[in-house]
Amino acid sequence: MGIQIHDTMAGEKVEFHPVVPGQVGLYVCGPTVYDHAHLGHARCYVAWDVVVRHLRARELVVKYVRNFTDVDDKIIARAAERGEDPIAMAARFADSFLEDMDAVGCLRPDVAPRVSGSMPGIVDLIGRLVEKGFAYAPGNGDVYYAVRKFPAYGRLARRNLDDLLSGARVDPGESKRDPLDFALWKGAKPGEPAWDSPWGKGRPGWHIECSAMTLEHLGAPFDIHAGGKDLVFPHHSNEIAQSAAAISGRLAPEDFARHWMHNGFVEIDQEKMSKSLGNFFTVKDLLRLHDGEALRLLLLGTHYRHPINFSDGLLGDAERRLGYLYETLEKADRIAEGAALDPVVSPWAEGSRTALDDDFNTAAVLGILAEAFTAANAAADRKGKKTPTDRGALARFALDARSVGAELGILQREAGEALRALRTRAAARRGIDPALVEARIAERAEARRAKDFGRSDAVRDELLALGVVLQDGASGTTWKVE
RNA sequence: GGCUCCGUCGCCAAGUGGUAAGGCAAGGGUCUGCAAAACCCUUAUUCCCCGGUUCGAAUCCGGGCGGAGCCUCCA
Repeated sequence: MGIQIHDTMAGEKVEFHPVVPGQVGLYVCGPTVYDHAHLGHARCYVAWDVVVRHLRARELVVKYVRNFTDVDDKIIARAAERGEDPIAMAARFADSFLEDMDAVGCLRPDVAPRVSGSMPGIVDLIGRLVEKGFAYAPGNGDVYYAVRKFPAYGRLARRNLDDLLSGARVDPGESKRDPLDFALWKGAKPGEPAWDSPWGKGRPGWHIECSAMTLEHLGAPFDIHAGGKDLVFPHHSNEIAQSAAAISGRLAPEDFARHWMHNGFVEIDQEKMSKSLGNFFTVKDLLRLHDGEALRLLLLGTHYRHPINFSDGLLGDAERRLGYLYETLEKADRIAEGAALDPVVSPWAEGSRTALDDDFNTAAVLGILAEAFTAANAAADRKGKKTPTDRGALARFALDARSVGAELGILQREAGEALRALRTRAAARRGIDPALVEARIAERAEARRAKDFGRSDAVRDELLALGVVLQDGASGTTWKVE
């Protein structure tokens, strides 16, 4: 059984076979950068990041393209409010976005084209569509795509033109022949960024950019086009219509992209989280209080196509869980140091990869990891001296855990360092002063030496009231924030 | 109204025809000066409801009920 992916076009899981054996072209619709990234972005791009990581782990050479939409109505509007240059503002939010995605452990794409830098391809593509009769310029500076010329229009979203007609509307000032037609090029309005074109100065419509950028960076057909569920219609549907019309004599959607994948939403109180509803968390806000890897762990706990109902408590749980994982790794590393590695790859690591083969089932992998970690702790805590075999097995565990973790984008930090970072953050969150804790621990150590357990327990209780939990171990007392 | 999707233990969540993973929480235990951590044990004869198909269904089909999304910008 090879890699199975859920293809929105097929409506089911299909076996994945790249167009060119051994190579994968992946295009992910990137953000429109008019504000900081929110949790929904993190969810989405973490999901596709796992896809990239796993395909690469399966020895496929992946070319990962993810655009920035930096020319858009919302950007122009927001920049006007702030009295900023729209492209410059977009560039700033793009940087902010990359910073956030780095923080949740996402690999950078191989190519990250921007609309503002892709104008020649966009204009050229529109020109081809006009030439072939799929697009028309009514003379007001706009260019529209004629959806009725494309027989497969709406197939991805399982919509037909008549279903769509009821909800369609035409803005005043547009000169569409059909209400469902959409703009490929918008004639410039005063004060807006504009580029030259055969139809006059203007800027691209929303959908054409992605078509142009995929064709420029991946060619056609390419393997996987991915994005949020909300893009199925109209964005991806329109992309298919444009692209296939431009490149495919038979107007076949599959001549553009072979597979379409879509991630589910983050919800707050069972409702879609979105900028327009105003119920969103920015990644930056969340990361001020919580570890980026913890957020990633939380996101990986739900299959990428399912909705995640987010709450702050869940993120706290994930952070504690991350602490457990790193504590286990630290323990295993300590015991296994210098041991001869058990040469056999753990069955559970193989099982994890198989689970990822099945439409990237990260939640199942976390279940598998949980059992492996429990077993590792049991082995590490077992009484008696560790044999070389025991230690080699723990070395194996740690290696495989990091290797599976690499496909999920977690557990790549040095364990002790990660634990210190988690503790520092948790202490800051609770307003705990580490120096004070250390001082109290020293006092308590003295009391314990004197067998003054009354005083010792008083310190424990005092710190516990602050949220500090003490752990007495063979090599002294350590502390953590509960 | 049309089109998608979802409903699994108190909470989170896999599983989509072969007899319910995992995490959190809870209870009991081992360990500990006491704890904490870790580990062990316990906790869904049952998967929203009602029919049907099948030797067999949480998984397939039909009908309800409940929730979400898209059809307008959105990851």
